[in-house]
Amino acid sequence: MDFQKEIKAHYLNGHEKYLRNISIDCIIFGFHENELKVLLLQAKYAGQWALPGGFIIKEEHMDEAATRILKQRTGVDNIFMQQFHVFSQPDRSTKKINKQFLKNVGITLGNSWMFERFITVGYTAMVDFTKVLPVTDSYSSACEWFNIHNIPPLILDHNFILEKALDNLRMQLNYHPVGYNLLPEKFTMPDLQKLYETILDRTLDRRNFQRKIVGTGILKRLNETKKGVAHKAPYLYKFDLRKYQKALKGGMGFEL
Amino acid sequence: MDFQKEIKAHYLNGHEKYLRNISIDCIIFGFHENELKVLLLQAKYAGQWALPGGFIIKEEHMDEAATRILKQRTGVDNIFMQQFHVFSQPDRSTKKINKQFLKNVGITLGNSWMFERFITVGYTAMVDFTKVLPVTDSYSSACEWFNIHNIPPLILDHNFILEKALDNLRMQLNYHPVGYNLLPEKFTMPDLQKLYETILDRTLDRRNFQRKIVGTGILKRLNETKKGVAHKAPYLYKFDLRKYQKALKGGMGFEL
DNA sequence: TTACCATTGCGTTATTATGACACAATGATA
DNA sequence: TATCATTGTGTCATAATAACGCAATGGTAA
Repeated sequence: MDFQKEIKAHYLNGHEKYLRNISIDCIIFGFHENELKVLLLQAKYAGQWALPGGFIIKEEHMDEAATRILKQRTGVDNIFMQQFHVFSQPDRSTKKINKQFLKNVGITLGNSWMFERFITVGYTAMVDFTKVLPVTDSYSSACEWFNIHNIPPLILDHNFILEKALDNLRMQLNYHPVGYNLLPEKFTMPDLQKLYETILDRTLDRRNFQRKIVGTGILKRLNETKKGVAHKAPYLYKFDLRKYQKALKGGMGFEL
Repeated sequence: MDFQKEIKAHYLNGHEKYLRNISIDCIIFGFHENELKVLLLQAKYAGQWALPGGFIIKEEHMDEAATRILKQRTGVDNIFMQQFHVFSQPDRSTKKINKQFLKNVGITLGNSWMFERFITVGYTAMVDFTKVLPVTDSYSSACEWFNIHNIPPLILDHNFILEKALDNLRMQLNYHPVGYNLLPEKFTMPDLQKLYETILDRTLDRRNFQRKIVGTGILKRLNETKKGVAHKAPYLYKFDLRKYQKALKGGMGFEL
């Protein structure tokens, strides 16, 4: 069977292609129906869910590796990813998991670079939920969005990594704009506020929120209103990409 | 010669002890005579200066590795170190440098794990300049403090890493207290202000600075004044360690 | 057709944080 | 004993923030 061959080759010779002892795990955030979501994979023959992860090719920048891994494993393309933390518990051994996996697949191996200890670099990204059609690669049997408040037990320390990624996201919220990759092109002020409230996990004053966000100048209000709502129709907004990018780099000193 | 033997063993068998393709570089900040300083090493047989660096033992947490490396290479002990960024340019090849080094030492080697590509994790720490007596290990011929504004050309991308560490330090300054490890136990308000001014590279209003710092509650004023000054003697302060630690974790929303 | 009502847009006010500056007190030095 | 650089404390105008008011909108239900 082709799959078996592929796996065996990866375990036997992968170290000729990839750097050793170091891996990447991706935390992909999405926003849909007022819920913050994360993209998870279910590894074949394992049952447990995991963050999309992979390895760094020997000639590749780590950032490139992160985007490549994301593309390969979930089909999500053209995403700006950012490293946020390195996880290096010595007991985060993949050996047990890999042995079990191989057993389930029906492969016996004495030794492999995959049995060694891995240090992993956490990367985060935000994507437009509506534009993502999760696909699975040959290593996964499922790829799904999970509500941040309803995460299943993950392999290794992936639950911990996810928590850290959330902390990081909340920290960044005060100094960098959020939303360009999480919301559709046109959105309303309540949409944007819901996004912030969901990430911060608390309510914000509607009027003060608007004043501050508008004050940063990252928004452009359109001469359109949302249609088909059973009350006063809110304006639609777009991000002013120039100012948005500027705020991403320079920060915007901004207290919610 | 013993040194040659040691080096050869490291190049031939180091990969049995250490993780591959991954290293650590330490940026050690100190403060003395109103200057922000960094600890640098001069590698033997190389001439060029470098950040103190090393590798991760297979059973070791990366944070432990960082403190161990610092202790081994500079004699500085008991320091809280923090990762701040991973550097992964594919062209940061140590091969050339290592080949040259071995040549100078008088060793010829065909292959070594040390010739491979390394991704490096940057760690920062702050130490009490007065309590540090830099020592050199067998790999270094010198260990010295350099003024941040007068850094020599360093090996590889170490100048770049140092710049990033400085950026990181300045960023953190607004949300985390600084000084506990950089100043002696007792210090004056002007001392602390000078530290902040040096890091931020700009002047601050004396009175506003005092108001804000005192406002955070991380200081305890002693019933002592500084002796032997040719003008009004300033009070001495200590850090309130409990509140200091709390501010380290929780942040303190604070604008200079 | 019309009253209803959840929601929006735009505003006010009180409170707090910040930046810029004034002035008297200190204590070694001349 | 006068000098003077420096410190401790305080004031004031301005900006930022939190809390809240009210009329306008536009589909829904009577």
